[in-house]
Amino acid sequence: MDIRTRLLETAEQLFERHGFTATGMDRLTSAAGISSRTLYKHVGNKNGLIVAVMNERDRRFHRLMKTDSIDALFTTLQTWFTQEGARGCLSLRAWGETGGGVPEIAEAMERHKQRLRERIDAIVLAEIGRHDTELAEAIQLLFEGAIHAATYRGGDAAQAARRTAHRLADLARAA
Amino acid sequence: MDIRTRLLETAEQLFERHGFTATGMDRLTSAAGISSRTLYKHVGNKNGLIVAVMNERDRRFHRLMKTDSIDALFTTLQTWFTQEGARGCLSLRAWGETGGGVPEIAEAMERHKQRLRERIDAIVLAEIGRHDTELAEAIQLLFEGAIHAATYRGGDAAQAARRTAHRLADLARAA
DNA sequence: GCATATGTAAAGTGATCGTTTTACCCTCTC
DNA sequence: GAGAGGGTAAAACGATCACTTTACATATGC
Repeated sequence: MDIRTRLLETAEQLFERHGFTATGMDRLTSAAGISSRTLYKHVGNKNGLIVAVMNERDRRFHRLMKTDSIDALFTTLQTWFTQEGARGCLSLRAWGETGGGVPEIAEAMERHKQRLRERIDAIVLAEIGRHDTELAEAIQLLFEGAIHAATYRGGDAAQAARRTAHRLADLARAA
Repeated sequence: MDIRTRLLETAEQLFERHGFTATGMDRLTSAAGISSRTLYKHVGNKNGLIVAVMNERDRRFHRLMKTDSIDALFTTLQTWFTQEGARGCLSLRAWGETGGGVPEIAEAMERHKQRLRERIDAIVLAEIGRHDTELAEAIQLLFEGAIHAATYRGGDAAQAARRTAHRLADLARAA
């Protein structure tokens, strides 16, 4: 496996499981089997690593969420929980742990959320045949809610969100 | 002001703004104007402080959210955002930053979420005259979603959640 | 009027933080 | 076959971490 890939995958796992600040670079390099010199050659510093992990995860996330139905969106989310666990949105966690004061991290988080919003807009268009800002907003709230409720209620939160989103879509179709 | 109150209030602010791990005990004691010896006499260790802050915030939060209507619930949430800022649920952040591995913190988080759920159940009962698990689940998802979406969309997320919750309640009333 | 409780200031504990440095080892390529 | 590129190991950097210790001040209550 490519050394950069191994680095980013290991970092993502450790950040996800133990948090960003609590994950030391020493623990990370030894877990990835990489010297610290190489790590810094690749990502510059810890914030650079965090941003690289966020971007890579964003790519993987949106590759999965590239669906065109509400059903598939939330079912895929539940699959994500099963495979990757549910510990809240990693980009929001990165933003929170750095106090919102690191511009590149804040931008990566906003990019991630913006992309999610565009995906939901497209799904709404495909489902009810027109744009509906209010419905899209509601679905994003349910999606965000499911991501965070899954940490204490388990992955089934995605199914509850799915049912509610369907109900709202039916309502919008009837209007 | 009571020394313990001053300690917990200062800690809550620093934890909220900079994160738990990133907030050092030295910075905290000097911000609160308290010696570190006194701090440890009061809360034992850092995890004890985190739990104490979580419990105090939980009390304050639920004192505010003791409403009996969907409208008041989400309006109060927006007021909370305006007054305290929106950086995600502090109890989930504490759980995440400690990797879910500190029992007292995990329990404080679950207690907080359980209390919120009971409040929502009561509101549903007051609004539509009967228990409705599905509606309560949906409202909790919207509430959780609003808390986290507010970090990047602003406090208005609470209003969008309020409108959606109303729509779902109307639907439940009609059924 | 003395003990007890509760606080402060400040130094010290060893560990760990993010990051850099030094010195060396392969494996390509021209 | 020399030089460049990309990697390793390991030590060192000063700062900061959570936490403890020592020594002293100021009240309150019996």
